[in-house]
Amino acid sequence: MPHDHNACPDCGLPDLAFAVHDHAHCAEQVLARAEALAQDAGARMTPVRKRVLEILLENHKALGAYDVLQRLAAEGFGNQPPVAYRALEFLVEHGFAHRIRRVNAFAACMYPGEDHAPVFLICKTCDLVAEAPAAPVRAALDAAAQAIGFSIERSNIEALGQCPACRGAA
Amino acid sequence: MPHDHNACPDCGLPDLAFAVHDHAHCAEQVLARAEALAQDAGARMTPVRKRVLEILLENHKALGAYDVLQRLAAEGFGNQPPVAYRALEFLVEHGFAHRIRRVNAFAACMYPGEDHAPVFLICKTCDLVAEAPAAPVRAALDAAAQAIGFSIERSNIEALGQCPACRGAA
DNA sequence: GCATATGTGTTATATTATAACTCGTCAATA
DNA sequence: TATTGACGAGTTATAATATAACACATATGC
Ligand SMILES: [Zn+2]
Ligand SMILES: [Zn+2]
Ligand SMILES: [Zn+2]
Ligand SMILES: [Zn+2]
Repeated sequence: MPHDHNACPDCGLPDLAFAVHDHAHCAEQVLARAEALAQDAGARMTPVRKRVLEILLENHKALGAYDVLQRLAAEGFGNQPPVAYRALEFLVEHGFAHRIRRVNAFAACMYPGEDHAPVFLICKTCDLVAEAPAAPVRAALDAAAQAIGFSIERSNIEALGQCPACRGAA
Repeated sequence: MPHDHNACPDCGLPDLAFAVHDHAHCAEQVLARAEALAQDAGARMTPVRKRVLEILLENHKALGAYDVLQRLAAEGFGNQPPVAYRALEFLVEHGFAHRIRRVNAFAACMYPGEDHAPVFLICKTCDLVAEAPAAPVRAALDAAAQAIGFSIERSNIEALGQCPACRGAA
């Protein structure tokens, strides 16, 4: 296997957003794992929180807080910004979602519980966001920081460009 | 020399924001280089634009657009957001400043004209932002993207943490 | 059950960013 | 010389993103 993530052992599907895959399965697995992790951590995966994660998991795009809010409101949850922001904050804090600063948006984490520091590849054409294995990038970044005595606490590594499919179409 | 940037040949000072250095000299050199590059490119370094760059160059911190605007307004320039945003946009487009998305702010580029894709190290304690050499990080990122057929157009690599000085103090 | 912590919903407001129109300057043209 | 067109700067207005602070309910731990 050419990756270091937990691809689904059942189906062996590729684990990257850009690849064609059975996304329903993909989403279901991630949601289940997140719920289990929340339980283990004593964190409460309440209805709003779970629903927000489900919404993010609908596809591999990043959603703005207000997009999420609109969905929540339509489903009878609160319709004010804090409702969405708080749920998103919870998901990010617990590693169930990532914040993609380049586009002021949030995406479900596809590898919850794996303590990864991912790179995000954002297709500017189809808006898909892939969370790519980043160990070598992180290592290089850590080395650069260490060389000047800087200690990194959090980092974000994001790239904008075109995914294989969209590049092929152009 | 342990770096791949144009340190000043006159003074041989370290080229990183966190190091103690003659910053007046540092800023003056960068400003001069930027003005020369603008001229070469047929771009007009107008009074507002130059002033914004000078303001960013006052220290190695990143400034928000509204911080810049406040300074401009106090000096008799326009006092509406587009005045600041347009000057900042010009500087970023021409490689004279960088946008640091993690903190919604802008910092002068310390290596204008060098076609670098830097890493930003942001000290959460003193707010200083260092623009570190990033060739290895970029290489790792390019490799990760290439592995899945993604073509990168722009990327941002930012890390939040503590600089050597602030870490020493804690 | 009771006390407490936590989560949700609300109002209000802060912060960041852009659209669209106007005017002045300057330089190339007719 | 008058005209035009490009550009930059200033303005008004508004959009988009994000948080503070309070009221109330519900879950949790005792
Ligand atoms: Zn999927
Ligand atoms: Zn695409
Ligand atoms: Zn300096
Ligand atoms: Zn510091």
